[in-house]
Amino acid sequence: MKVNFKKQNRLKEFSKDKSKIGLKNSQKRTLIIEYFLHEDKHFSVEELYNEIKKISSEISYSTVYRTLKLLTTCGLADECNFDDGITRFEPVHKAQHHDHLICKRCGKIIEFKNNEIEKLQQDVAKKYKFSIKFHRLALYGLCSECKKKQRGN
Amino acid sequence: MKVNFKKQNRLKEFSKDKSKIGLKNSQKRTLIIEYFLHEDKHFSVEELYNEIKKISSEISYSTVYRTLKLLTTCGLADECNFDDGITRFEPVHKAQHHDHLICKRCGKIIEFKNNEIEKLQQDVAKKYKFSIKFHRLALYGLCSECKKKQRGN
DNA sequence: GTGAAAATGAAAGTCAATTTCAAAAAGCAA
DNA sequence: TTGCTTTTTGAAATTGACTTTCATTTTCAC
Ligand SMILES: [Mn+2]
Ligand SMILES: [Mn+2]
Ligand SMILES: [Zn+2]
Ligand SMILES: [Zn+2]
Repeated sequence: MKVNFKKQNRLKEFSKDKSKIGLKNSQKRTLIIEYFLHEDKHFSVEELYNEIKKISSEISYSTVYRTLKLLTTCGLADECNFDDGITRFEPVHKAQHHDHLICKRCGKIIEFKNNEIEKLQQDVAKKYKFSIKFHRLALYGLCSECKKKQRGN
Repeated sequence: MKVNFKKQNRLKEFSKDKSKIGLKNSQKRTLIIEYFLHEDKHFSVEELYNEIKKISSEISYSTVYRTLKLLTTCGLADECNFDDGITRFEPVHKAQHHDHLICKRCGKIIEFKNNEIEKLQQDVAKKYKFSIKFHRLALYGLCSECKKKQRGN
């Protein structure tokens, strides 16, 4: 595998994390983390496991699972739910919080950030004297490509 | 159980539904539907099952489950996911679509509708040439009452 | 190297959701 | 009402994603 070394700083960040107290440097975990951060996609455990198996047949589902959970604990990954019963993980990149458009036909995931929406959410919260800790906004439908294909049917 | 007969029109609506072709009029299903529509809450199968058991010990979890799924198919109920791994069902009432504030401490669910947010979602979709079929917006945090209690700790 | 502690993999366990299937209920027609 | 067919029901089994267990392997400080 080719590792994007621009992402290596993320690993260093991980190494410095307080959660790392008591952790050892395992080759397998490092490989999983590098691959995950480099690909920068929305991976289910299964998907990441299958991709990594291609480049290294020596890694188990359990290890991939535990590594993704660990990254989540350390704040380097986020769990996503897209209403299909599968938990996906995405790297937390510097480009902060964002929400998602999910194509129900091809599965494509588009990220977006809309500050006006975020602001209006706060207005809603204020109205109900509610403190928002986090939120989930997902827009489901058809991406542009799938719309074209649909018309062709 | 006291049935709110103002809601009976909903049942008639159900009876007319095309999906009802081939369905028989079962007393148990009717009881479940009446209770569900009358209470107008966000029920998990387990919760609805437990409440109905109190008034009629003769109904099984399976039947409650199947009835809620049937209502969903008929468009009289919606499934909700509030990030706790439990599917909840809510009646689809005339007061159309809405989104939710969910208190992570006491579980309270507040419904809200914000047309500006809905509008901005369409703007986002347009930007990506995406057709939104439906969306989910959930704001998680602390309700006003729980905020007070938290300070008291 | 040696030993303690952490990581790993395979298998087992968990739990909500879903399906199976034999028995009961509904409903139609004689 | 009775007989017959279809739908509904309940208990139990199954599914599937996720999570934990535990014996073995790896890491790493000494
Ligand atoms: Mn994302
Ligand atoms: Mn609601
Ligand atoms: Zn698509
Ligand atoms: Zn609360």
